[in-house]
Amino acid sequence: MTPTKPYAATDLGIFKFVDGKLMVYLMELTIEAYVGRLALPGTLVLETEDLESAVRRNYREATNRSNAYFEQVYTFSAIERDPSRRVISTAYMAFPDKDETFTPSSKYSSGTWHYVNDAPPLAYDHDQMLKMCTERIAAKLNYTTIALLLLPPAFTLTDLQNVFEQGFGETLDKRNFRKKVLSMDIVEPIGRQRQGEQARPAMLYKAVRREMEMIPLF
Amino acid sequence: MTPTKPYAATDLGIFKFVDGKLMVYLMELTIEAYVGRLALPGTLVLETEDLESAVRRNYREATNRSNAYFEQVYTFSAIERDPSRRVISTAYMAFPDKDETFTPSSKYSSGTWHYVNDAPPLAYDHDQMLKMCTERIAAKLNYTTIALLLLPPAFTLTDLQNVFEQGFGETLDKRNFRKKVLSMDIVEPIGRQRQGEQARPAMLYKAVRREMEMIPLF
DNA sequence: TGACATAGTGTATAAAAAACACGATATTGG
DNA sequence: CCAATATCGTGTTTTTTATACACTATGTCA
Repeated sequence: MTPTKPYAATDLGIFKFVDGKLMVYLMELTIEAYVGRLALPGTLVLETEDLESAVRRNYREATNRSNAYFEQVYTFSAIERDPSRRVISTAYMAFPDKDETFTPSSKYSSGTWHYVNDAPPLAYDHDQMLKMCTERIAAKLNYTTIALLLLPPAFTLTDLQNVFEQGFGETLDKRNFRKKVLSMDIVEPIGRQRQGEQARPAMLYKAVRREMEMIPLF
Repeated sequence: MTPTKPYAATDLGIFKFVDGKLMVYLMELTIEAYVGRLALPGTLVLETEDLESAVRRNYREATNRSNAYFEQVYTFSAIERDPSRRVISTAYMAFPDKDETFTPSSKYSSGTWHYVNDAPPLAYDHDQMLKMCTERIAAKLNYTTIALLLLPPAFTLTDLQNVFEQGFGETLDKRNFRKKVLSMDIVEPIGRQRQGEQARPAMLYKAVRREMEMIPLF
């Protein structure tokens, strides 16, 4: 009947959408029990930090970048989730605000982007965390502008349609999709076309407001 | 730069819908710093428990009941949220599965139902927690059957309409509302009428499945 | 038994979603 | 350089869904 004083931790799913598929940034672990295994970047919470501060620090350490959209997802507390000690970890997800290469700090041996659908099994309970994040993303496609955060600052309407088709697991009609999106004032053309494709280049768009808005889309 | 080992805690918003308004079950605190103040029932997490176990134990201790629908809402981690020590607390919400009177155990001096809209300021950061819960409830009205969990096992269609009208802050057309709800197979009449009203008694209904389903309602 | 309060019911109109196909414009390779 | 190829970009019709709207029924209470 004694209260526990667990370590408090956070783990972070960093996501982007590339080539019609969702990607997540994973770290290779160096600690003994899990050497070589992949995991979400995570860190213990310091005495001087609240969770969100720890998440932002973790993001900086893992990516050498500082700006992103962050959202708390779920707190995982299974007693044996870390075999070596009691840790309660709150999972967050992050969507980078620019499309830049990440250069993780020395704390991490390496970070690499993986397609969510063919990532190997992760360490700890991070498979559960990853699943929770992707379900949250899929749910939010329906009533927020989260899709715009998954894409780089300049994207085509086909890119955007791919996010929804992938998230919903079904194809959408191109004309109906564009009609709806363009009528909502959430994107605007930036007057340039995507270069280097193997066919007619598409017009590039940007998000009118690069934040998460509550707007029913589907 | 030292990791913190905070106490882990949970706080629980227990909700029901009565007389067209949302109610929450609040405890009167006896500890020195907050004597006489109201708060959500909460408890520290024990060494042998995960969060959900602690929440369920907390529910039993606060209400002397054991069954409810539980859902994790958000984890609160501000450094000074408990002035006496570092505590990170995960807020859950609960919807009792029956309409029974609560009889809190001796751990709590007393628990009482309050209309959310005229509850006094709560202890700790529980006002924030309460707000987060009510926002979550309002959001979930749109795409889940959460409304059915807020009502007792037998309810009238007018009761159900009141939940939505209150949650959305707007009135709905009675005929359109009933048309929609009845076409969705989420409620069925139980063949009895509500007694003791001051006008024509309404037919009582029950939820077809008393769980949270993902069905777009509005 | 009449006044009152809430229950319960259908149709017509408006809005939104879905179905549907082809010409335009770039790249690439022979 | 021109033909083949790949993706881009665009409107209208039909179907479905949502909205607007008012009166009769049935109980309670004085």
